[in-house]
Amino acid sequence: MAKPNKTETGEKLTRQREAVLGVIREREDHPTANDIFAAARQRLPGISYATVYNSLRFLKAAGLVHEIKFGDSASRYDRETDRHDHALCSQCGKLVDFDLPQAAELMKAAARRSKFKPESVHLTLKGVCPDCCD
Amino acid sequence: MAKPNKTETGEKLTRQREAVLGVIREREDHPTANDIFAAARQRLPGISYATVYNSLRFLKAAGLVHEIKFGDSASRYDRETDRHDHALCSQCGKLVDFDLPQAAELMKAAARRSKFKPESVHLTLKGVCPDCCD
DNA sequence: CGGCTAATTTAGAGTTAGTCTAAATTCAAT
DNA sequence: ATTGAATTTAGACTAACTCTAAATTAGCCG
Repeated sequence: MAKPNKTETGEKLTRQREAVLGVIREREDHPTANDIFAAARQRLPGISYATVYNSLRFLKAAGLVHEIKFGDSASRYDRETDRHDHALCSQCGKLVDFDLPQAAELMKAAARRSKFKPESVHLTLKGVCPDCCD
Repeated sequence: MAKPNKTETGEKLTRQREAVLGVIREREDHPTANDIFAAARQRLPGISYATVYNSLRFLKAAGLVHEIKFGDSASRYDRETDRHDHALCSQCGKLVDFDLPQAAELMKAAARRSKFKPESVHLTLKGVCPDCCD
């Protein structure tokens, strides 16, 4: 049996979970669960749809991947797990990561206005990406 | 026949659309399409599910209601159509509107970082609402 | 090692939220 | 009244997940 790999924090990384994580880490873009399923099947032909979802949930809980949800269509997954913001192109749908350095103050300002005890802020810019602009 | 009501910009407001709009305008909270369907049925017993969705789409396009989507679960609808932000309670799920006056600069900052031509920014604070805090 | 228990995976059924279709109805304008 | 466009309806359909129950696999104990 292959040695049981572990995450840095000690969780079990099965072959299936490794395959899913591998797919996400190799991609520059933000694949959907379906994209990941297709790619994971190349590496591990028997892997099932449900397992991809289970693995995504597990990896997310372990902090190894990040899930991005917009109301429309499917969740995207991101190998970048540090806090960051997103820009979504209204023409081609491209999704780009960026970081807003003022995020911490922003969260405080939002907390003040809303009277909530803040946990996180999520900011999305909608607009037209450089490629679609010309 | 009842006189055909119109929106300020001249679109037709059928009985069904009026019922849906009425439901949203009367509520302080942010109902889902399903909630709206149930409430609209009280006013207009024959109204169908599909019509509620059609009406919501129409009213949204006419700028009379605002749709809020989080990845999880169903879209919420909001009678407040001016730009604003949301705070979502991580304990009870309550959704609160608030406005961040620095939104315009924020959009510019996000546009600079991402190189997108900006159209709108959407900000969501996740945290614990005052009711859940005590 | 051999057995035990818990965790994981699988296939496929089920669920949720919303869209689509085609027929019927309503409408506004001739 | 007639006509053509817009709207509504019921119900079938779809996408994206989630759940279930059975099978497999894995870590642990003696």
